[in-house]
Amino acid sequence: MSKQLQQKIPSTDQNGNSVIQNQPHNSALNPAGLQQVPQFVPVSPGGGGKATPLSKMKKSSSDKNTDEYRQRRERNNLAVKKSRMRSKQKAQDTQQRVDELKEENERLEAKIKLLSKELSVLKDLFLEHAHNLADNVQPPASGGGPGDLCNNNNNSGSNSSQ
Amino acid sequence: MSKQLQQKIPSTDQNGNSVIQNQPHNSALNPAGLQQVPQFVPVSPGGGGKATPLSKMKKSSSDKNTDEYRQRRERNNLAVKKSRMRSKQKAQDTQQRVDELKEENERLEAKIKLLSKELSVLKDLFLEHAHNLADNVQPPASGGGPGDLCNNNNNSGSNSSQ
DNA sequence: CCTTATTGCGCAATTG
DNA sequence: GCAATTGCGCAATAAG
Repeated sequence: MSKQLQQKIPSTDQNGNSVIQNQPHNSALNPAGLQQVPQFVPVSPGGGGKATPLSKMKKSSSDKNTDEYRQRRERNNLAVKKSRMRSKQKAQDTQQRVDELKEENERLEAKIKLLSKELSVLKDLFLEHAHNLADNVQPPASGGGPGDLCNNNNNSGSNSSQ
Repeated sequence: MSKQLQQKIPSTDQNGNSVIQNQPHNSALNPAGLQQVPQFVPVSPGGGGKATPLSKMKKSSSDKNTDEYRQRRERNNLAVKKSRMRSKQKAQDTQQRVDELKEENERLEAKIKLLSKELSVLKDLFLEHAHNLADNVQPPASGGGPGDLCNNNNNSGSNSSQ
């Protein structure tokens, strides 16, 4: 997202040069009657050209207080406001997402715990059954797989560790 | 943290009143030779001496271009920068957290899948074994709990769904 | 009461 | 050329 070589520029000067803002556009301004600067604008030196004189100089030097200028400013201010609103909203959404994910995480962990427990119970039953068989009957060389089953605890034993 | 009742205030006016900034402190300013305002300060309001009229008027109304003022501004600017930096960092961290949580979520889900599969396998084996027993020997009214076991599938059957 | 931290806002430069 | 971003400073307020 953009670079930020603004600092690099030595002309770090965009201070309160605006000086004024007047203009009929705005509404409630200067509640305390602040001192306004008497627009010191070199009234159209060139010839009153307004927007982009094809080959003339810059549009007179009326960079300020021009209707054009004010309009652009206002538009930009609006855009800025919009952008900031979005940015803020995005941050908020992200935070919310974190919360949601945390919640889901807890749910998942709970489920894992449950499954692990179930597995453990089942295995115990297996063992118990095997013992019962050994006590009551003689193992007829069962080519089953109980031995494999007992080793089937991949990670159910080391629960909640990872 | 804080509220934001700034909008509520009708005096939505903190426009470019700064007008100037001069002061020897700063370096490159006014590249285009802007008009400076001759501090037009309402010298000492009507009746009320406010800040330190007792001893002397000191800076009294010299709100601008005062050394004091500039210093405070600079300090605030610094604070603002710091605050914004922090804010940005926090947002970044939050985003990172989202990523981490997402990753962990995936891990957990994978684990759930695995456990579910294991459970399923074990249960199948159980069933198979039970069938074998039924086929080869007559059930001697074993006071076990196999019946309960077969119904033990709480949610392992609905695997990978949630 | 003073200092720092936050926040909204406008400006200007840059980016897309 | 215009809207969107971004860095920055200012002023009002909140927080300490």
